[in-house]
Amino acid sequence: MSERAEIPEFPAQRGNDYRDVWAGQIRADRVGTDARLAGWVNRRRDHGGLVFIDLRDRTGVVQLVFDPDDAGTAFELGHRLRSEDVISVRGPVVERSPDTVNPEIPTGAWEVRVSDAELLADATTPPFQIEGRGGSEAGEEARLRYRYLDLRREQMREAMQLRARLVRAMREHLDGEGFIEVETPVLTRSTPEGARDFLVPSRLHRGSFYALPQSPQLFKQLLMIGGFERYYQIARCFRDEDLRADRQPDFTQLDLEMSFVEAEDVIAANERLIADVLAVAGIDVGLPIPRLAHDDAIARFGTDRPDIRFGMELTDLSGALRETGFRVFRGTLDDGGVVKGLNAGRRELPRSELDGLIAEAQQLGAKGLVWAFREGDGWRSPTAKFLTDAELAALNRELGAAEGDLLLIVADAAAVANQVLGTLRVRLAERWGEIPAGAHGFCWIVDWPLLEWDDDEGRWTPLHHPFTAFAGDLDEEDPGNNRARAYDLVWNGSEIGGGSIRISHPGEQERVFAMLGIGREEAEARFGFLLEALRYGAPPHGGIAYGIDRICALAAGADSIREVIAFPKTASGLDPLTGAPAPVDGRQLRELGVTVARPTPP
RNA sequence: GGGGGCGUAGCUCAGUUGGUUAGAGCGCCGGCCUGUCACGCCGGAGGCCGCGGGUUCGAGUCCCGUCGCUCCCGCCA
Repeated sequence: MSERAEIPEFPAQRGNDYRDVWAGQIRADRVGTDARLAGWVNRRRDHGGLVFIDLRDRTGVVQLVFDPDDAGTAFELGHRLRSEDVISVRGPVVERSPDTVNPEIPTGAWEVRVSDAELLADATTPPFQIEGRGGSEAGEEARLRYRYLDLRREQMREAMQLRARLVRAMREHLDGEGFIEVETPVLTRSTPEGARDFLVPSRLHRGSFYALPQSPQLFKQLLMIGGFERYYQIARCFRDEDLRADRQPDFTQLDLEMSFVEAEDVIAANERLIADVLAVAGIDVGLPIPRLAHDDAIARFGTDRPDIRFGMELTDLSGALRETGFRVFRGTLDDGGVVKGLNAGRRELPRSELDGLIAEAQQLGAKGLVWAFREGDGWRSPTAKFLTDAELAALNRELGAAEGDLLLIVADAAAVANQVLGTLRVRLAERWGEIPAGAHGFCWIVDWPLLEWDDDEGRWTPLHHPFTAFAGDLDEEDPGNNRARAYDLVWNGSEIGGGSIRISHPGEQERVFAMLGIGREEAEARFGFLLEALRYGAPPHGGIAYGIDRICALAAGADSIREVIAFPKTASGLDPLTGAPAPVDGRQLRELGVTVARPTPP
């Protein structure tokens, strides 16, 4: 990675006997000087009469030579050193003879001939190897149990340094555009709506609870009412929901908000921001970032976070099948469902893999999956016999099928058909290596519906949050007809940010609450402070919140945000290092006035 | 809550149809070695095959349960 070549400019230490130069700083200009270095034993190569030690510190690795002629009594220490021992050494930096240069590492043309060495701490053998490139890696559990050792690995060091650089770039960019960094409370009020809250019992007010913020949403709106005009925060957020590769119960947002802006202003400001920030990771965000209307994204890619690095778009086949007699399609269409298809390109797949695709589709909620290969004007498919020649020809035409192309078709409720084909589209592209290496696909998703019908709850719920401003006049007769002034930023199929213009008039906010089934009284009880604040003159405002963990993971090319979080939790929400969460003793609970129903021991 | 994958030496893994004493690489320990850099050579230690139960003459292997890690669905305004 790029860090390997980065020579630290800052001094290693001042007035200190442990070290006066970083390992990664050793270059030609140091030759002839006496260097003091400190760090960990990365690897030792003991030749009996001569010992080589690779010394590792945060900046890299440099070779130490323990030669009895130079090292004197320290030579014995060189023999005894083991992996991960902590040492401080002193000695002249010398140029290596040409035949002993190691071109693999930045410091490979030089070495330090040790004259003095001190063992600062000896290390027990680590449970997994820390040095070494490539090869096999320890399992997740071992890495997290000994995260402090895992963090010593080059990959983690570079990931965390990249993260620090990205966050610094965020601050620098926003500072330069007049944003004020403000911290909002971590102990705040529960406003259930959306994710589950983490609750913190109050000792001073028994029976009452703080909640950890799911986002600083309400506070940043209050900051706009407070006249700050442009605010940002690197904000820790908490959501008590199940984990995923890209979801942790505590995670970090770049949260920002602006006053006297329209959606266009926020989008423009954020395009500058994201381009500036990702430039430090060597990623070129082509501006302007293309925009996709929400409904088009769903129709073409089956998802509101499309990966636009490759084609394989979805096609609605309902029209071509309007008159079909095929029972499966007929029934779906009569029930108000859709038939959608995907041309996966020319592929020869054995029956077993096609069965695997069907199983995948069913796992995702589809009743089934039709597969077919175009053959002449018709299909090679078990389903072909149920369709007329005219229908087969029409489907081939709609799907742009060439001879031998694999066609996948789902007939189901629109939401199911889109999700299944949208997911298969990505999985197949990944499996077949159809995603161009090094490509980056950014897009804004705009023109969101304001509300969606939640069947389980039996009411309308916001797609973003209930403070999102609507476009035009509010349609209270047909809630699903309203559009939100919202925008999400999607990168390679991941949602990395989402925001909107907010409601800035109390009356409008109350009308939206009413549509959500939140009565005047309830609204007053839960969000009264916001409604009240809005009456004191709120500027038109809007903003966005980014998932910093996701941005860093994508920038680092990592599969999981755990790779860019120093101390993450496992998929079950545990921290194998500290053992959190853990029971607390009875005295603590009594002080808090909390009783806990413990599982009865067997 | 549901589905898939995995669990064998410190680490990463192999282990055939259920069949003798469970293997490899790396690491670790000891010895030799003055130019290596994934040093080399010689020798050695190291196993509750996640845990519990069952089937069987016999289980790392088959069955049931359970725990852990992981990916996905639900959930995540």
